[in-house]
Amino acid sequence: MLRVTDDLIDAAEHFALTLTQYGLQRMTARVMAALLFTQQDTMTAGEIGAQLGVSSGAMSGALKNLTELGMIERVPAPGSRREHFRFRDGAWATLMSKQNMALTLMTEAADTGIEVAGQDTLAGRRLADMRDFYAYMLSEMPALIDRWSARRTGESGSPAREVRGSQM
Amino acid sequence: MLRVTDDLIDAAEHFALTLTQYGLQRMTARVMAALLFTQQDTMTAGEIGAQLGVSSGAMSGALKNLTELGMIERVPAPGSRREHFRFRDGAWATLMSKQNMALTLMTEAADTGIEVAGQDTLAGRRLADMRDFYAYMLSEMPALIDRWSARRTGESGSPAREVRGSQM
DNA sequence: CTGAGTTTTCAGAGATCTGTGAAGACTTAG
DNA sequence: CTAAGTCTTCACAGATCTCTGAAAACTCAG
Repeated sequence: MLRVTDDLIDAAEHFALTLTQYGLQRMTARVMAALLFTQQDTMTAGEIGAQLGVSSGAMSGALKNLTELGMIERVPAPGSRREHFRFRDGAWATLMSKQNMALTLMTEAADTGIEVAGQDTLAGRRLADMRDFYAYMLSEMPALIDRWSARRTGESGSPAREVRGSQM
Repeated sequence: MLRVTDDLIDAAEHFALTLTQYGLQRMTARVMAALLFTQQDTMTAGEIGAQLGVSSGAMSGALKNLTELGMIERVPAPGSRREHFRFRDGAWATLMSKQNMALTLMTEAADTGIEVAGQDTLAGRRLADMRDFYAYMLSEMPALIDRWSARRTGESGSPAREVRGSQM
């Protein structure tokens, strides 16, 4: 029954493929999936590269991306020159927060349009609709995510790993 | 001061460029922006194509996309063989709802992973975190959007255009 | 029913994106 | 301080995506 590992890798690759269709780059998605589905706490760039069968150059870029996105973190490796990476606690909430920046951009784009078009024109009203919607989402989303974070750290469920600060 | 139109087109193109960075295809984004920023109620495929300087083939694909997405709609053109398109009322809420399908996919992917990995393993716990987060978002988002729709149709603000049914 | 006007489809050219592999930079054990 | 191990950068090749242009299909006005 050691095939469990292979099945997991398959599931990870399948998941990565799905993510790809939602805008994430292929390599970034695959690396993220690998770190999400692994049974180890951390993985080195070499391990991931070997598992995915890709070059070190590709790894470097993907790991940088994911780190900047706040999805993974570098873990100091004692007595080893290799860098260890692991999925960050609270990564999903962080990701969702990042995506909220899109809401800001949409709101700003609408405002710009209204200025140019004039408030009381066809385009102006259409853009005002857009602005109102995104302003609403922008005002509600952070609270929604905060409620999640609060509930999560609040419940004394399975403290599998201590919750590290700096959620955002 | 007829340059207003040109400025609007510039603003539209700039907005389209932004959308592109968030996963939308270039042509689709440009067409959507054109219909969003126009001072007319509707535009024909020909008008959009001329404004953007692209072929009819490209238009066809983009318009099909946007229609399926629920962002725009075909408007029956009386006494003309040309199809007229316009931005749909409530398009933004519809778009956001569509994006929620991604939440479902994430939840399902996590469930699959947990099954394969086993609940009480490192990967299993990591995936359970993911599943819980997306299940939470999935349970809250529809209500959030509904609240918006209710508020919007409820307020007797500027009934610029009658609200057409079939929001989703 | 006919045919002009319009939309859709599709093969191929061109543009864009992505990963490789090797060179150089960096880091730290010894 | 040195050198072996590891990471990062980058030019280029291959893969992929996107738009064009023309041909086919469709749709109505007459």
